Amino acid sequence: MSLRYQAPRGTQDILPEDQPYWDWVRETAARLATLFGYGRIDTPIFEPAALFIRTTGEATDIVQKEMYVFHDRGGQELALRPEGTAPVCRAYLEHGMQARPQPVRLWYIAPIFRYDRPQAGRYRQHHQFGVEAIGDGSPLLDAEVIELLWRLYQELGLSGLSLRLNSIGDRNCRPAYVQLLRDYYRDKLDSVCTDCRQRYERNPLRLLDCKQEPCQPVIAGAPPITDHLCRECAQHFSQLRECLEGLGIPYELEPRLVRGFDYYTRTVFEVHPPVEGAQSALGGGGRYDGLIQELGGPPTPAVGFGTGIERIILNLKRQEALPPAEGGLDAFVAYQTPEARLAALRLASRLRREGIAAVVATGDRSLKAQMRQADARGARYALILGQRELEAGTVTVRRLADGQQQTMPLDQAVAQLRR
RNA sequence: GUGGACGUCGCCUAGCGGUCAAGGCGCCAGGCUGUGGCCCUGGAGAUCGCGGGUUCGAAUCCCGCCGUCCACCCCA
Repeated sequence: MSLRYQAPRGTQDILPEDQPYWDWVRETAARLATLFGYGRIDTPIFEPAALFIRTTGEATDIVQKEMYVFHDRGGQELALRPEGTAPVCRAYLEHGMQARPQPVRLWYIAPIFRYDRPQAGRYRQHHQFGVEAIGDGSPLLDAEVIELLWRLYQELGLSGLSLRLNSIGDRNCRPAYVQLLRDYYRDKLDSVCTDCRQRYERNPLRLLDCKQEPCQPVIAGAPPITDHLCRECAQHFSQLRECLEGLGIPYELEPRLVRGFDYYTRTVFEVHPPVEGAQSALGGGGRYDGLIQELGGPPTPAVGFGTGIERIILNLKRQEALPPAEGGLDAFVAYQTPEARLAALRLASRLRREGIAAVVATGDRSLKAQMRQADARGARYALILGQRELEAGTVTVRRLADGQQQTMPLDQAVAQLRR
């Protein structure tokens, strides 16, 4: 098929038949966020590019090759939002939310843009549900957001998920660890992949995350970061683990887990579905105690997560989890003669005013064709207006499921459908 | 950004150098001139992703582009 226009690469139309999944995920997310005491926030689709460059990190892939950056007519450098946390933090400061009771708990569902190479479950425009709890450094909050994320997947019926957890330290202890890691790698650079040689220079923590075969023995021998946390970070981590155990949330320690944003401190986590793929993470997040300060605010600890709606739906479909059945069509109004056309239109209109989902047949087709349509549209009832009904002021109400039908006055028909 | 597979009516698929590109689903109509789901019959619907090349001749071979998918990179 050759079309003059098609949706841009990596974007998609969400058709009516998929909307029940979207509604289901969005409604569940909104309900849980509210249940956990979070308030909704919406931020602009674009922000100053510098906001993301500054917070996500100059050297990260997101900034280096995935951001949609453009200049507006006034010459401002803007970027389509490549992640959800920085804009929420910007809004926190812009609206003086330090003055609210801390922590401030916020959630969002928003489109996210990254210039990636598309694959199943990976898009250039995707949507994330995320929460941010800002203004409190307690490990209880880390546990809270993880519980919220975990609950979301549970309520949707996803099974076999694994929660992976790590701590990557903070500004006190991480630099020393990075130095240790560098020292360890220095004389092994010949035996690791070319990517890792670059990571060694640019982003040493990512060395631990390499999947190349030759690098595995080197990674296995590397010092785990959790052995080199400072006292405060180690305590935070162990308290978080106690919380998760107390909440009955199963997790796996993943000492190699690091994330692609520079702003994370201490806690990082990801949730993966049972079938592994290259881009399988359903959601992830962590603590970012330095981010607000980086944006010019006071030192303010915070923690949050983001989870991809498209990936959730992909996994719901893989696990054959069906969204709750939707309302559907109550009535299909058919008419037999052109004289009844207006009466049919008015009947459909009246039904809708009564809250009954109704459509009217169009095109003066044969009754047979109209009945076929009623069936194909999945209507519960076909309402038939013919010459006889028109003259008598009645309508024939046919229940499509079993073919039972009865001719009755209009008022009675409306009352019956209203049920 | 790197490597690979694939792209035929709305959907799924056959055809893989030589008549008007075939079938199934779906759609429309008829068989049943006031009635659906099953069945039967017919119809509409395809510049064979786009552009170029090779050839007497290309959906079929070659190249480029676009798109989808897979593995990297990275991430949701």
